[in-house]
Amino acid sequence: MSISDLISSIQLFEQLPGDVLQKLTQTAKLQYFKKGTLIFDSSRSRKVLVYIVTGWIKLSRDVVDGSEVIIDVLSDKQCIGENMILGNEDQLFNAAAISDLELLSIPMDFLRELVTHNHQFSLNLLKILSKKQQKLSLEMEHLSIKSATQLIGCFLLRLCTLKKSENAVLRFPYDKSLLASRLGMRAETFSRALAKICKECEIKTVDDILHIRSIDKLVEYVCQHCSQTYPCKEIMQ
Amino acid sequence: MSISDLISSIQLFEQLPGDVLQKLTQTAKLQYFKKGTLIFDSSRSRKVLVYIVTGWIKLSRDVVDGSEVIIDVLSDKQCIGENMILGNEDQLFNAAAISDLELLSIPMDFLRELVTHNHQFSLNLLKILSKKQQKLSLEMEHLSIKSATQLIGCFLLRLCTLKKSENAVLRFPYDKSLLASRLGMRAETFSRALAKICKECEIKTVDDILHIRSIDKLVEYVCQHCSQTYPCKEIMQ
DNA sequence: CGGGTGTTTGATGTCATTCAACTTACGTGG
DNA sequence: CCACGTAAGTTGAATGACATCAAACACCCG
Repeated sequence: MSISDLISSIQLFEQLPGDVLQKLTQTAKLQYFKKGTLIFDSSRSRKVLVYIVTGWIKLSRDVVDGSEVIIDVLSDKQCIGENMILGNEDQLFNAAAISDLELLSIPMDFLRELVTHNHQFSLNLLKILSKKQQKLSLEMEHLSIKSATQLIGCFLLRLCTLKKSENAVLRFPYDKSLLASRLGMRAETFSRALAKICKECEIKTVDDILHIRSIDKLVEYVCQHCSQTYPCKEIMQ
Repeated sequence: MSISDLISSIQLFEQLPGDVLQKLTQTAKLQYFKKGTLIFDSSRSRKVLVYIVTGWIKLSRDVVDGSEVIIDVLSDKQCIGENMILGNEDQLFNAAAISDLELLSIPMDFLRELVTHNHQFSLNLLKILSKKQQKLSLEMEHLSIKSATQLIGCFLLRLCTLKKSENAVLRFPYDKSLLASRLGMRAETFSRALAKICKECEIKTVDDILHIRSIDKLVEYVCQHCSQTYPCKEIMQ
């Protein structure tokens, strides 16, 4: 797929005039990263917007005490840094490849310029930011009312709707330990909680492959403690 | 203060042309609510944007199991519902007055129309959404790495920077029990955690008045487990 | 004065973290 | 090809944090 094709397929750039798309195509760079490499650290997080073509990226922030917090884990067709285009000065973050990765990198300066002059682009951006905010807000709710076991179940449910797999066979898209931090818990807690939900909801696991027999049981176990009802209308991802 | 003056003082409407401001003035309604009354429920949360002139509002969502989650507690000069203007379909919420309240209510339809035609307005909205997202993202981080005691301390610190009170005497702006839910904990936990942080950081309390002797101690206790450093550059509020 | 609400306190239970030991899988170098 | 080291994952026991349930208290307002 050419850069030009990629650019036109990105939601953020929908309905933009041809000359803008062309300039974007010229400015964007296709890049490749090996699993485990750093894409950028916080000092550069304001400089580029990244669009993931294929692969997985983890976003994290450094904590004063020396540890790190996982903010998000993203994959195909998602953008990183939209909220850096306007207004965001402080909230920096690191991005690292957790799988082999193909991405499009677009200088933030160009987009800052674009948003002030192109109304359509600002509308696209607004739509995406609104959606992200929804997602964040729901995740916060989850953190405060769901147990570790339910958080994992909720993740599995979203994985189901994402893959739309009928038979409900799926696999963890990345390391369990990373998923644990993503969900705000320790790896040990994750391990135990996963075992628990598997037992309670008729799920079989072999390594990182999951066999969900009854989505209903999972929904019943997970979605009681939530303001949304399954399936969560693609709010996630 | 007249509606016209209010409208021009709102950040969301900065630098808008005179005729737009005038239409806004005609469309907006000044309303008053008594403490404890419902401003709108989730079915109406997509219909109006609310600007708080004076008072406190709590936003909440209903949970499937019958309980409610507090999403946010807001006061003077803040808007509610910006992310309903574009894109947000599902994530509804209730708003209730937790103090006597004076607010400006603006029909969402008007703003949806405005954002598609007025570029400046879309830029204003973008700035505000970016900031809100920052705030949310930071709060999520807090929920996953801070203890109940630290969450309270963090709230107190933000209260300090907000009031800019030199002597560090301040009072809880609303009920402790509400603040507890806002921070995602039980009232009992809040009470114990507050006692703990007071003991550890030389804070005296009389009813809802707080005497903070040493901000430094508080910062040391709270801000180790955070990606931001004090003072958090007005990210909060 | 009496009843409601908000707050505190105590006893107890549940859940998650911590620390440690151990297994498994994978890759490297001898 | 095997020995070894490393990292991820699991498991157990002990600790700590928060929730829960129950009771008591303070305060305000009718």
